[in-house]
Parts: sequence; C-alpha cells; structure tokens
Amino acid sequence: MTDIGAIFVQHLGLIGRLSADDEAALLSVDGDIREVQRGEDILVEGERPTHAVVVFSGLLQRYTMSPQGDRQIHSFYLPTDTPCLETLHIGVMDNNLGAVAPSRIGLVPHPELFRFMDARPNVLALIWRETLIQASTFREWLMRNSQKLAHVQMAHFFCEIMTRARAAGLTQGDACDLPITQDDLGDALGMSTVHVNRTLMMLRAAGLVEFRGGKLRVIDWEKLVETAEFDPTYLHLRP
Amino acid sequence: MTDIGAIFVQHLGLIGRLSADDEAALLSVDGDIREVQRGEDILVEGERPTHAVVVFSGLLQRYTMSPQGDRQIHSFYLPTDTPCLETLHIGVMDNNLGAVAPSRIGLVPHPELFRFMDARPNVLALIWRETLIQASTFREWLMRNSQKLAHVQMAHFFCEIMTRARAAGLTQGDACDLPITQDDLGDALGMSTVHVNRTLMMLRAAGLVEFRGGKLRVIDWEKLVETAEFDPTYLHLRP
DNA sequence: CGGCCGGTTGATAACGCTCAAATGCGGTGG
DNA sequence: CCACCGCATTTGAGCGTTATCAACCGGCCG
Repeated sequence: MTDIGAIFVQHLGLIGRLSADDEAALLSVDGDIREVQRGEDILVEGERPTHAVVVFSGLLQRYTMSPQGDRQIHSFYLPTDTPCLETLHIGVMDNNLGAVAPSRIGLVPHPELFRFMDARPNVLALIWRETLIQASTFREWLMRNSQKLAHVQMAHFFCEIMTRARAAGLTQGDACDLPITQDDLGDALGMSTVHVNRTLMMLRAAGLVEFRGGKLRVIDWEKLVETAEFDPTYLHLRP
Repeated sequence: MTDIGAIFVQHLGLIGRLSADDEAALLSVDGDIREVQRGEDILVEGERPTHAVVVFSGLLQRYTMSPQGDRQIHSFYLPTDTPCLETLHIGVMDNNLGAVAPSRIGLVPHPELFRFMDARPNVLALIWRETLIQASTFREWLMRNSQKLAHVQMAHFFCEIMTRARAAGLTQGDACDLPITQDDLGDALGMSTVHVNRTLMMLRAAGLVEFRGGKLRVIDWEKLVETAEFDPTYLHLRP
C-alpha cells in the first residue's frame, strides 16, 4: 500500500469535486514506486506504455527531440501531478517523459485505472478532464511561445509554475522549488540559453522574480502577473 | 435526420475501429445545421457550451486573442472534423471557435453524446481519443512554432493539412482547398504577414508547394516532407 | 588541485518585424 | 463595358530581438 491513491485524490480534487465514496475508492489505487535520476527517461517515443505516472517528489518533463538534437519541453510535472493519463487511450508515445531532477515516482498499471473508471463514471470524467486541461495548457504554451517577447514569456512561465505549486501546496511563502537549469528553461520557452540568462537578469533587475539555484522567488506578484499578461483560467482549477 | 451521424462514423473511424453495432448507433446522432460566415464566431471565450460541433463544409479556426489584439490560431478544422468535443468535460471556453471561411456546421447537444457514450464504452473511448489527438497536435504546433525556421514551419503546416485532407478524402489529386488568407496563416505560425508572403514565395520558387487563392497544391511531396521534417505519427491516424 | 557543470559576459550576425506604399483582382454599380 | 472600391498580396527599407560563437567565471565534487 503506497500513497499513490492519496495523490490521485488530491490532484483530481483540485480540478473537480469528488464524492466521499469516490475518494475512499480512489485511495486504494496502487502501483509501484521508483526513483529516477536527472536525465533519466521514464517513457520514450515509440513505446507502448502500460502504466500511468504520479510524481511524489522531484520534477519531470515531457519533451520531444528534433532531428537536429533540439529539445522542446512541453510540460513540467510537479509533485502531486499525474502525467501520461493520456496513454490510457493513445497507444504509442509520440514524446518522452523524463526526470529533470532526481525524482520519486509511482507507476500505476492501466487496468487498475480502468477498473476504477468502469465502476465510477465521475472518476472517469475527472481523469478525462485532467487530460483536457493538459491540452488547454499546451495551447497556452503555443500562444506564449509564438507571440510574446522573451521577458513576457518567462514571466508567464513563472506565473504558471507558482500558481500550480500554490494549488498543490508546494510553496514556501512567496517561493517554491523549481529544480531546472537555464538550459531547461530555454528548451521550454524556445529561446537560447544566453538569452534566457539575460532575460532572467532583466526580470531580477526589474524586481519581479528571482530564479537561482533551482529556487523560484516572487518579489512582486502583481507586477509579475501584469507583465506576463497571465490569466489562470486555462488551468481550470476549482475556485 | 441530418448527416451528422455519418460524419462521426467517418471521423472516429479514421482514428480507431468501430464495431458495426457502434456505427449503426452513431449514425443516429443528430443535431441542428447552421451556416456561418467568414469571421463569425460559433463559441467564444467565457461561454459555457452545450453543444459539440461538426464541420460539413468550409473551414473553422480555434483561436485566442491577446490583450494587444494579436490572434493565435491553435487549429484549423476541415470538413468532417468534430471540434470542441472537449467541451463535454471543460465547462467554460478558454478560447474561441469561429469560421475562417463560409461554412456549414452541425451542432450536437451534449446530452445526445453522453447518451451514446453511456451505452457504448467503445464510442466513449474513441471520443476521448479524439480529444487526446488534438492535444498531441497542439504539442506538435508548440514544437514547430518554437524551434523551426519560417520555411520549415510553413512546410510542416502544409504537410499536416495535406495529410489530414487526404485521410478525410478531401483532396483533388495533389491539391486541396485551404480557404485562408496569408494573414490567417501568419496567425497560426506566429509570424508577420509580410514574412508569410516572402516565405511562401520561397517555397514556390523552390518547387515544393503552391498556395494561392485558397488552394494548396503540392509540387514535390517528398521534398516538402523532407524540408518540413514531417512525421505524421502525432496525428495517430489508423494505418 | 583539477575538472565539470552551470552561469555570465561580449561581439557579431541572422532572422523576422514594423511601417509604408504599391500592385493585382474580383465584385459592384453606373 | 468601364470606373471604382475593398480586400489580399507583393515589394522596399530600416530596425529590433534573439541566435550564435566564444571566452571566462565560480562553485561543487572527486
């Protein structure tokens, strides 16, 4: 008996309402625990996954590699996130899931989840909803990476991380862990490492945020949200 | 009795296997038919939709507007596509659905779809899968718009449209309808109209594709795919 | 101590944007 | 049939953002 069920209860509870019954049932969802190192992959392109994933600690990335070796990061998964629920109905991976930082994860067999969803339509609806919110987030990233200036993009990214971390109860005051390098950040925002560095210094100098040593600290949330043009609707969190 | 059911059968049949029983049932899915003009919106941000949409003719766009008035197009929907199935489990729209060209569409009430999904798990799975493939496509667009050079982006876009049109039986030989302006194209790829124009001329001069007057014509598919670095896996079409 | 990784800095150039104007073209009305 | 209008496309010139290449710094770990 692991705590995998508890993570499902918390995570799905953030985006919808679970009945006491559903919660009790979900608590018994179970699977295997694994430790993964920075740089290690969990699911790779071409594979046919048989498990979904939950994050206990650390940080995961969803990414693709171009023929030239450029990496595009599509998502970061914080502790309590449940990546790759979409593998329930997409047979073959068209992207990779890996660890950006040393992480502790849980692996839940598909049949286990199907069992719960068959019995509980409301759980099915919420898991489906989770995958749809992911899609909504991909759209927001598309918009952000396609049309915003570097410093706006970056502010937006920090707003999203902070908002999600806060919802998941992972913040320490105005700060939270974000164990990524400037290189990782560049591969998420689609900009070079050099420019990430300069943009970061600009935001720091403007008194908006600080990001050093894997720690994100918000200095002026109001101003950060404003320069980011950040509207959290797309995360579809419960009010 | 409209042909809405037939579109569902065709569209879902492209991404998965439907039993004869499921097909027969789906054929009876019904709703209202509507005509929409270029520029007209069907679903707008903030709204709580009660219907899903199917496209009979014309072309739809999913898009968002930035505070500065910049439009980001997230998807185009060809005839036989079924946009906004995600509204089944996402209450409030965080983007808009509109017509890029005069279009004939069908509106299917949510309860109608829920009725079919409750009775037929396989139909539910395929509709869910459809929303997941949308998500996969958003990821591909994110990668493309974030890291590719203008002419590669554009070639990739044309490859996607051509592949989807071919699968849906909408091509006339090496050509297909794509009733959009260079402005629309720019708002999808995240580049200025001027640069769209120049890139378009470049592709034409290189003998890869022609795009004029709302018509897309492929001159050299092999070379187009190669310069686009196009791999259709992300569309998850049935082989 | 030395090596490695991540961060910082500088100089140069490419890519794509903006502004502005001109051209082409289909439709409408005189 | 021609003049005109609106819309989409094309062209030109100058500028800005961001990439690239290269070097250097600084801390952490073996």
